[in-house]
Amino acid sequence: MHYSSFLNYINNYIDLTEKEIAFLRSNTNYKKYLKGDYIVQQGAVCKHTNFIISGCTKNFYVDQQGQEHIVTFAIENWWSADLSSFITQTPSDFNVKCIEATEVIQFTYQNQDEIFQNIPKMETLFRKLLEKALVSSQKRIVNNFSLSAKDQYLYFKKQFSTIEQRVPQYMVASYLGITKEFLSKIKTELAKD
Amino acid sequence: MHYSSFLNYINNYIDLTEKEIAFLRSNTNYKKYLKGDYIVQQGAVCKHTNFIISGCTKNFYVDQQGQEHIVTFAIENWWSADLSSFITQTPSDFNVKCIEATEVIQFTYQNQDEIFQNIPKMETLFRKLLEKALVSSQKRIVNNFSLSAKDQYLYFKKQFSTIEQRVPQYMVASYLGITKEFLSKIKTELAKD
DNA sequence: TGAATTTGTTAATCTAGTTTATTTTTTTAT
DNA sequence: ATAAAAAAATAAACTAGATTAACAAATTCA
Repeated sequence: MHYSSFLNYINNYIDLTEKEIAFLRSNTNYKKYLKGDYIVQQGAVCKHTNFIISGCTKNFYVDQQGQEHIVTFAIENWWSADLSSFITQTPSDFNVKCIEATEVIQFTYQNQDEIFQNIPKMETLFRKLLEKALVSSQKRIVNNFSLSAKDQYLYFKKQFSTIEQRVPQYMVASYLGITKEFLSKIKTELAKD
Repeated sequence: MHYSSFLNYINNYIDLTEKEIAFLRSNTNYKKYLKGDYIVQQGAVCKHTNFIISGCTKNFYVDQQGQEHIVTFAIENWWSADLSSFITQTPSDFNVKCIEATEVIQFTYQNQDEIFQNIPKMETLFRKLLEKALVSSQKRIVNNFSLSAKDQYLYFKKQFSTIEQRVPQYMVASYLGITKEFLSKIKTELAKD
């Protein structure tokens, strides 16, 4: 039952045989985290890539001044990991923490290797996911350059309205790279119109 | 002869048979651009992914105020394309322009499909390249948030000293997301130490 | 070789967003 | 229900970086 949303998701992109599904199951596992749990901690190796069945995570970085910078959020049907640490299997610069209780299907680097070797369609799927992720990451860089903080907030709201409703405002500010005070100011300004 | 650096590059990651090399050749082609030529133009579909044999390109975006924002540079042994337009085969929001005369090995979306189907190792290679590209794109977002303009410049210098020496300073400023005047100020400050 | 164009510098003024500090509101746990 | 903790709002002082404008150097090319 845990696997249904995971398999549904994959089914949107590729067709798997019963045998392939069984193989996928045997090379992944289900895990439940509580609110506040760390899935990855700065300084530790990111052991798993996680597909979120339910819940919400933030991927963030604590700088030398002790300030938290949120790089990405992830919710149901998204992937969550510290890619850099996962692909190199070296200590991570980032944390992945559960903002809500979160259920995931997860696999290790070895699992991933096995999966890609036995089900090449899965590697194609991941290649395409990575393409999309890179495009949206570049889009974010561009927005950072050419949009005012207000317009970046509006863009975020439009694109991730579900997330905005689920996470505290100061985390949205952190994601946007502005202070919570300034986001508050932007919101009161916007409310006037 | 045009192909040697391209094949060398690929050889660093995977082993190809003679047959596979022949297949790769027949599904790619060599092209030479002059300084100032556009490889991709905003509003047109990005037809090719390009491997740079020699030269230097910039991938940039012109915003509504007419200001140019450089997203990436690319030099020898790097890939250059507008990924977003290439993978969707829809009009591009970006330009790719040659800063120097530039020689490339290029392939179309169809070519890529054929290559991945016939040489799965190539898809693995690209999956790994995309992983790395995504990591450095995320790193750039983090730097943007947590580093001052001065420190971002120093990071760029350290990471891409070859590029810094080859492109005009105002393009470095555009890449960093600051004005050329401010970069000039940063440089005179740094020169004092 | 020298005029035109491109690139880089300097300095004054301005502004988007930060910092710091205080207060109010909302959420959580008992 | 209520005390404690977390989140959000407000506002004044401040700063990193933008804008504007004028000038200086360096390239390009006839």
